[in-house]
Amino acid sequence: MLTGEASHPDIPAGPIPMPSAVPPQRPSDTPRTDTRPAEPDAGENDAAAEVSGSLSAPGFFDACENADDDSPIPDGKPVPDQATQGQLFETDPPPWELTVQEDVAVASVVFRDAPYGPYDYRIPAELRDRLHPGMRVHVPLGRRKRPTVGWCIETKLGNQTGKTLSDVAEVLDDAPLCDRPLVRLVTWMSHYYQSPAGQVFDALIPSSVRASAGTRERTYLSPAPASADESVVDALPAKQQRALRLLIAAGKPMTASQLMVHAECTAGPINALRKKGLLSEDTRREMTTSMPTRWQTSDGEKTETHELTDDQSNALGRITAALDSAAAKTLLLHGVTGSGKTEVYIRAIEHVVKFGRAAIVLVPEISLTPQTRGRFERRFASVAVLHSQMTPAERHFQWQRIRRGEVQVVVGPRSAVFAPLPRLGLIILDEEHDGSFKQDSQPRYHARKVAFARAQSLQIPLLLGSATPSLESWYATQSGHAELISMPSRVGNRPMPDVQLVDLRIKDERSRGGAISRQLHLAVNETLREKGQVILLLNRRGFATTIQCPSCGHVVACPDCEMPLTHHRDGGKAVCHYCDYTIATPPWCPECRFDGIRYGGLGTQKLEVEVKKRFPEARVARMDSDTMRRPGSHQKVLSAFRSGELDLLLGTQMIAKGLDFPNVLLVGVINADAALHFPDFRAGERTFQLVTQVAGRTGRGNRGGRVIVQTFSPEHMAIQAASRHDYLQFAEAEIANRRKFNYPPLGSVARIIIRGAVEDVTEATANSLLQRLESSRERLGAEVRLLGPAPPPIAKLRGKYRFHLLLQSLDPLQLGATIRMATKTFKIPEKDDVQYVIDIDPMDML
DNA sequence: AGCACGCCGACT
DNA sequence: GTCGGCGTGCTC
Repeated sequence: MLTGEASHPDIPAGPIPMPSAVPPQRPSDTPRTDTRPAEPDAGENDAAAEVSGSLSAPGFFDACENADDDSPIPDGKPVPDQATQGQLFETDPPPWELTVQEDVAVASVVFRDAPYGPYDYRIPAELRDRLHPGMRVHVPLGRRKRPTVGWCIETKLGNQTGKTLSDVAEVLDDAPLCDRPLVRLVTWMSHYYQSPAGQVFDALIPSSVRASAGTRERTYLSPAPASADESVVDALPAKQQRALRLLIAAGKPMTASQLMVHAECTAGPINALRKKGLLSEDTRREMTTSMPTRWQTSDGEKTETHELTDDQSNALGRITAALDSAAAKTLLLHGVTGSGKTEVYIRAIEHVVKFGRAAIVLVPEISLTPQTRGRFERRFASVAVLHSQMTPAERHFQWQRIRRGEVQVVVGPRSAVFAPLPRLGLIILDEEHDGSFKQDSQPRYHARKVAFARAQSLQIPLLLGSATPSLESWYATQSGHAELISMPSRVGNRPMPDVQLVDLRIKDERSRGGAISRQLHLAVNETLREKGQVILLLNRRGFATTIQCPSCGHVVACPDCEMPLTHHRDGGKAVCHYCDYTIATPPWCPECRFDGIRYGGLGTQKLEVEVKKRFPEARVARMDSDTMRRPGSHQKVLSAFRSGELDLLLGTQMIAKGLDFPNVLLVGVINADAALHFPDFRAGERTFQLVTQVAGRTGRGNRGGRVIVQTFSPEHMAIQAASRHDYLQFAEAEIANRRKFNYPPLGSVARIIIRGAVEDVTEATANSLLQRLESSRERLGAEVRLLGPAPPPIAKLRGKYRFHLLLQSLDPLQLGATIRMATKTFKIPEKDDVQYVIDIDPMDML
């Protein structure tokens, strides 16, 4: 049994149990000989759901079912093969009613903008061989027959619409930009995330690829047949004759400019030859620049082969077993910080590469450092690292390499999950709990869930790795949908660092006025004396959080977002952290004109000042999104810290991730509660992850390490568990918490954000959407809880009022179906100027 | 009757 | 999104 939407295992991503996996599909290009897994026919798939209405999209998955190979539509009469045969059953008219239309070649096309399709178009005979799913086409659309770019998602035989179809006007690509499994992934994402398929394509295919960045049309000249006639050539003027003879002698096509150089002539003679029909022209699209050879092998140089620890070889054994079984297994590698997960990934990929397959490694955006790159580039001959600072041409070039199958390993952020590797054998998500795997613009996908769907559809393993797994992944191991692999000890059997909690509620600890407690102060001094390095984490940027008048209590806030402005010391600016509204910090209170306005709260800038005053001899650097604006500055600070030019690094959570510096003997968390008191059911999880991750930055060398965590709630479960490095205790307690309200991973959540310029119009729209959701729920008999509309924590953003609706259900299918039905015909009058966004499996509720 | 406006639904 | 059809209601 497979992929019944309803019966499918729950797995990772988002809070929601994996709903409908993409039906298993044999990668068309792999040498695997197994029979294709039973086709998930829609009937069986959705049977259960259909009883109570269309809980899932009937026929959604069969959209791409028929043609398994990439062969173009056969000419002549349709062969009644399994595919067409299957479709003749029941739903289709009996054979004797079929018209001649049956053998018309048809393309299903989707669009980026409304109407989204899919619509069917006739494929003219001359395009039949050229058009395949995954290509773009020009088709006429609307009453005006406006030429519109669309994506072909399917080619098939037979016009099922009963209407006369328009013709595909033009095929825009020479080769598909997506192979079939990827096209299926697009349709699945479109369905699951409720985003138009055309927009999902745009997320999949980099714009640089769509625009052919870094390529240029080049016209090549070669001798035309007419030039074989010697007498004609002899009769030519000298320059033309020389040019033509040169070209004939060269035996290969040349561009006009090349020929000009060789023949030492100007464009004149060549154009004359052209006009006389003695040259034939051939236009090709080519890369303009040959890319630097940076990515290429480090020439098989030293491959550091570490001896594996017992944990590591055990883990590797289980991963290779999964790889060999050629099944779509999900594995969760739970390894404490410093347990050597990366080495396990590399060995697993080596295993994959041995069989001529390739792997994708997804990493959080922040960890795409030269170190990460280097590690993979040193061990594999052909690695493509996708990072955000690539130029469009570079990106396009790498994409083409990947698609041609020239790459063994793709390392990149969440969008790398779409890397078009033709022989994908393994997908790895490192730091799988990381929030950057969720895209916060449309389509709002989670790379973990997409990776799961892709792995399922290709029948390959998915490896998730983390020291602090998301509860989604953890729960999947508990419910049998994923296999848990533990690596409980650090490489070299180094102990986990000692974590000490400092209760900030006790006055003595607070060391009046400052952010650094007495204990932390002493520890820093001691560490510096021992020539160790210190990391201080403060999860908030800016100099002060609020600008408050001590006389009247007025807080300077953003006129657009109503959020308190943050004072930034450099330039005396006050900035809104939500919409970037910036003013000069007012010298007196704008409300009561009191002349002694105060900067309350605490930010990294203020902490920096305090640190420099307390430890004047220490060399200090601050790392946050303010100081790290320029590309490369991040790297610069880190390498200075690594080489020992710095003693103390302070910053926001960007210093909590993945850094491995053996000389860090002390980590201080200035305020562990910052993330704890957030209106979000994941607040505890985030706090646990943050504290655990930052604690893992120490104790990586021989000299041990210690962690001091300052908090106002030392008894909180998340902080307690983090202080004991006890993931299990945390996970079990947190699962129990979430079970009370069926929060993810036990149930599913979706969120609809409604925003508009006029508050009551926006709220009214939200309410009418709520009504639609209620009636859809009723019609479907769906068990879905509806909450709101309510103003979210950020109630006003960029000058627009916001409301949100929350939907909760144990069954992600019912949730999706309810939203789908409610929004299908929900139109907001343009004059209202209200928009809404659907966020399936939201990661935050801001 | 003649037309401006706005709403609705189709668009393959 | 963009268009046409069509109903409403106002004006000549």
